[in-house]
Amino acid sequence: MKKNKIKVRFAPSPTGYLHIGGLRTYLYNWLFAKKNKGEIILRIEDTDRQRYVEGATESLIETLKKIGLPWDKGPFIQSQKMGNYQGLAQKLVDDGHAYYCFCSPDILEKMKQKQIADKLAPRYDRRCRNLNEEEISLRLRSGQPYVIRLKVPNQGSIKFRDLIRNDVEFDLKNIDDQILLKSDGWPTYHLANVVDDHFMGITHVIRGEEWLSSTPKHILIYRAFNWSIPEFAHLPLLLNPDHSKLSKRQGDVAAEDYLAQGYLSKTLINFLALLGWNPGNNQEIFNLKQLIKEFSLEKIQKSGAIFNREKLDWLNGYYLRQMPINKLVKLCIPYLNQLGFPINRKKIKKIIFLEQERLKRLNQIGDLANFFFLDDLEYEPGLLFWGKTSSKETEDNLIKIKFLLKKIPCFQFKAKIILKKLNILAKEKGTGEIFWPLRVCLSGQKSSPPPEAMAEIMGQEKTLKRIDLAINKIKRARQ
RNA sequence: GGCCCCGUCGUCUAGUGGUUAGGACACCAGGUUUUCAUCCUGGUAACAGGAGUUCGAUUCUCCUCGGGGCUACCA
Repeated sequence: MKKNKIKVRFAPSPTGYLHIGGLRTYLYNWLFAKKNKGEIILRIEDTDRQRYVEGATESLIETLKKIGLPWDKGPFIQSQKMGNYQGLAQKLVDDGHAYYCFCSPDILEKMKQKQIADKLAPRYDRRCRNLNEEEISLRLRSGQPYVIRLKVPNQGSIKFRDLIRNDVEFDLKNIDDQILLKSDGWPTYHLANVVDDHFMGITHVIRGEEWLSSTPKHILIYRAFNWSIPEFAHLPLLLNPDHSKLSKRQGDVAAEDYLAQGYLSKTLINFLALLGWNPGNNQEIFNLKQLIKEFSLEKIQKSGAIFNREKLDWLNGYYLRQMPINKLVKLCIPYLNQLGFPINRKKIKKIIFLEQERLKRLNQIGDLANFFFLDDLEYEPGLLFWGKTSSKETEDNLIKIKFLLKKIPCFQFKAKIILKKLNILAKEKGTGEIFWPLRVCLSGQKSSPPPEAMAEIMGQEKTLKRIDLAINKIKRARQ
């Protein structure tokens, strides 16, 4: 028996950005396709014309491209008349699987409110299901707006096998007569999705768990058309720290925001892959090739996963530390540019080399390294005192340091030599007493790269100037 | 409310009818270091609860509880 080629799709609707959970769904689809030498299709589901957002489709595609997992076909855009949704809906009516419904949104809303008040499950009462031919054609001719609804059987159940959850069963008596075609002539998700999946030959529908309860409706539609039913795999949801569905209100959900903050796409891929899936061993760091090799739907988790920012930061920091310095410099420069700092490539490279081990996100580079570029530093004079060292002693030490550094010939003002000189002084005065105040007066921060390294990059003149500044600060504070 | 899904450290998770219940992030401590960071070592920390099956359940079954999703002419 020849096995059909596996085909999956990612079918987001354009809301204005690529949801990070959507990105994970895409990743899992992508990995599954690659693992099985199949094909992944990108399809944009934009049948909701009321919510249409200008440019959303483009930005979605743009972000997906930046992530760097290329799809094989598409993007196909539903609004660009892909399927003959109206014709197919009509066919369903003709075959007795669907029917015209003339109930206005107003009537529907009242129905719902009454049901809720009566503590009943809100559901369409199917009053249009048994309209006779005559009445239907009369209403149609008079131009009354209508929708087409799926005729859900009154009894029985739908049972299907989910690749992640195994057998799932729904009683048909709990399923509403789903609208397939809206009164504006556009299909709902349910119709468009099934139709497109069928005509594209999708073999595996891998999507978020929020679709699990509409799957019976979809199966009913496949059956009504007498189409073969694809495999389903419903992914666990991504959650906020408070366990609710990951939402915009609680932090970033837009993939492009993560990219803009300086998370690498390899970080995002690695991190998202492990959020709901794992290879069954202790490996945490994965490149794409390894992910493709290891991935399987069976190892996907059933329960939702909280999106853990700390671990994401750690992973990104890890990748940043692994990165060749020239590449890191290239990535950091736009962030430095943004702050208006002058770009001297050679100097920048030295700075970034020093800060590499501290960097967790590219957009932190400004905060970490701004003292190299600023003219004046703001800090409390008290920060200059090491341990219990007094103000006077600190001042004396700084004067000694200055004297020492001043004597170094300009061309020898290198970290190695500076360190050697400082160590002589440190032996006499104590390491903390020497290195600490120098660090503070150069960086203005309590944590920073080693002072001698900073001094080399800043140059002798600026270094001496900053020491002077610190001495003055101490004096002023004492008065 | 109804239907469906889920339930191992704070978080992401591994795991088995008998384990000292493992790893990672975070946290704490120690080491390296002039600070921070990196790196190394160690530590705190979990099987939601109750029945049943069993010689033995974290593991299998049921119930309870808890969390989540769906319940739109949104996807």
